[in-house]
Amino acid sequence: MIELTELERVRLEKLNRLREEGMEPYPRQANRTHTTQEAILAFKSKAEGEPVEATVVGRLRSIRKMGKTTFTHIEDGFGRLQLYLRLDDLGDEWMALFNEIFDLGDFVQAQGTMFRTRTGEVTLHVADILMLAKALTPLPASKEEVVDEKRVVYSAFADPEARYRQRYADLAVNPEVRDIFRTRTKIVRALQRFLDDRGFIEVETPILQPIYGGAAARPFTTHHNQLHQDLFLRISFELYLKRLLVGGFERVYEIGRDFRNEGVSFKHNTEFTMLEFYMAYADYRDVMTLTEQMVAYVADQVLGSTTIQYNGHTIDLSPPWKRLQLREALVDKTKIDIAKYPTADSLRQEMVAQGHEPSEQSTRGKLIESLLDHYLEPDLIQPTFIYDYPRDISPLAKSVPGDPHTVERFEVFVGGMELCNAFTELNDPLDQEQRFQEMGHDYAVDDKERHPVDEDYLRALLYGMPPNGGFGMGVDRLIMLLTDQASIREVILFPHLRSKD
RNA sequence: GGCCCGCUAGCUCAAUUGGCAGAGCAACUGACUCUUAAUCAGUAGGUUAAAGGUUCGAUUCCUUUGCGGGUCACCA
Repeated sequence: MIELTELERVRLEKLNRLREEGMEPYPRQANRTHTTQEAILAFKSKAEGEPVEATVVGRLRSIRKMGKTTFTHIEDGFGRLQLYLRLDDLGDEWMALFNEIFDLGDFVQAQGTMFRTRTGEVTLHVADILMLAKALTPLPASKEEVVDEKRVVYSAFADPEARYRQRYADLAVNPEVRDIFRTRTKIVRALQRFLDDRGFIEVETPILQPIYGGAAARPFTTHHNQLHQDLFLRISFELYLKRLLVGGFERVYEIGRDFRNEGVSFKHNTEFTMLEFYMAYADYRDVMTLTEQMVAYVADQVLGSTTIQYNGHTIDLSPPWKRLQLREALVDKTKIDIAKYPTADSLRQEMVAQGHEPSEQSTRGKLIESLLDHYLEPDLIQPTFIYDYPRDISPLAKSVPGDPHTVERFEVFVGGMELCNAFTELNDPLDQEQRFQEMGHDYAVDDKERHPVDEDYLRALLYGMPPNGGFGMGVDRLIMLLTDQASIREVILFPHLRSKD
């Protein structure tokens, strides 16, 4: 049995008293005629004086006892409604029962007539009220008032750890948190609508994969008992979605969960939502155009504007977005022209000469990526395409014609954060096999240190894959941007936390 | 994983140089028949995250551990 606090024991006694009075604290049915909003609208749409009867349900969020009358607010999934209880209407016994047994947080059902109070608030004059579900644990206390139509909250439930661990309580007392997740759903729907309208079909590919790939990350490992097979939780959908292009689908996308066994931060959660799409007969420039249209469309559909506020910045998402070649952007910012340094050693020497401290083991591509991360990313507030990336960190992207070190790849940065990653997909099976080898992949699957080659993916390419542009986006990060949240944990309902014990 | 910061009543927060652990809300008792952060009077509520150390005395100083936040690193 859960150990109860003193406050909870008080409520448990009330629950027992309710049963003694012959009332079930957890009845199996409610009988609602109006939501809170419907009741208010029904009253407002009738001529003043014409009676509107309603039975509403919801959770008690405020109680103001005044002796022989009591005012409370209930909250349902649509809004709030004030209830007015009077001794004259309910009688001594019921009035006492309500005052003594009903607490903040309880779910109730109230039946009565709508009216307007002297202060103008549309209110239910209660004839009958009953318990729908007794709350034994009090909700985290907070008080609020409405000043100039705005909700002002006092002593809000704010401790991030408690809020994430008990998200149910967070949602119950912080309506703006509920709003974030309503917006989240709208954003995902808008992404789907945008792609659906352009002939993409949404598909579902395996989460449990015998070989993981498509991204640079360590996977979670699991095991299928009957098949005696190790499996990995996917780190990307890429290799499966591109198999579908081999199969004849021209435009596919998937929105789903990826799992990466890496560090967590304000923009990384161990499991996160990814959107990937693949578009036959398109290249990365076509994908850039589609990307800026898609993000602007979603912002407009969800927020009614393509201008957003994020982290104190005003960000304009309307197309076209700035397009900067990675090499030029780096020359501009660091005075280092990566084209002049085709090897890791020469580039590292130049970085040292310019006062940087590159790590010793890095490949050329990783050195360039570190320059990007440190000198470009933090300042890229307005949406920007950075394009043409080092080949050695982009094993699935097609080379830029005439430039063996560079591939047709772009990333999008907004608000100082990477949002998207896309490229002209490599569809040459022999080149692809060579890239896998260069990346340190190996045909020996039992070597834990090396990523095994996905031979089946190569087999698919041998059948022929149409030229295509592919795209990946961190959906949680898009939601951060559109809801102005500084942490990914604020846009994921149940972010991963370490266990308490 | 490194470094920095935090953890005090159900919630939000105080506590002087190391000197009796406090407030508001919530709870409980009472008053109050149009209130809305209702108001007024009173009561109760604590292993100060945990363990250890220094000290006459530790919420405060030190060590270790746990959890969280930030930051850096890692992230073919």
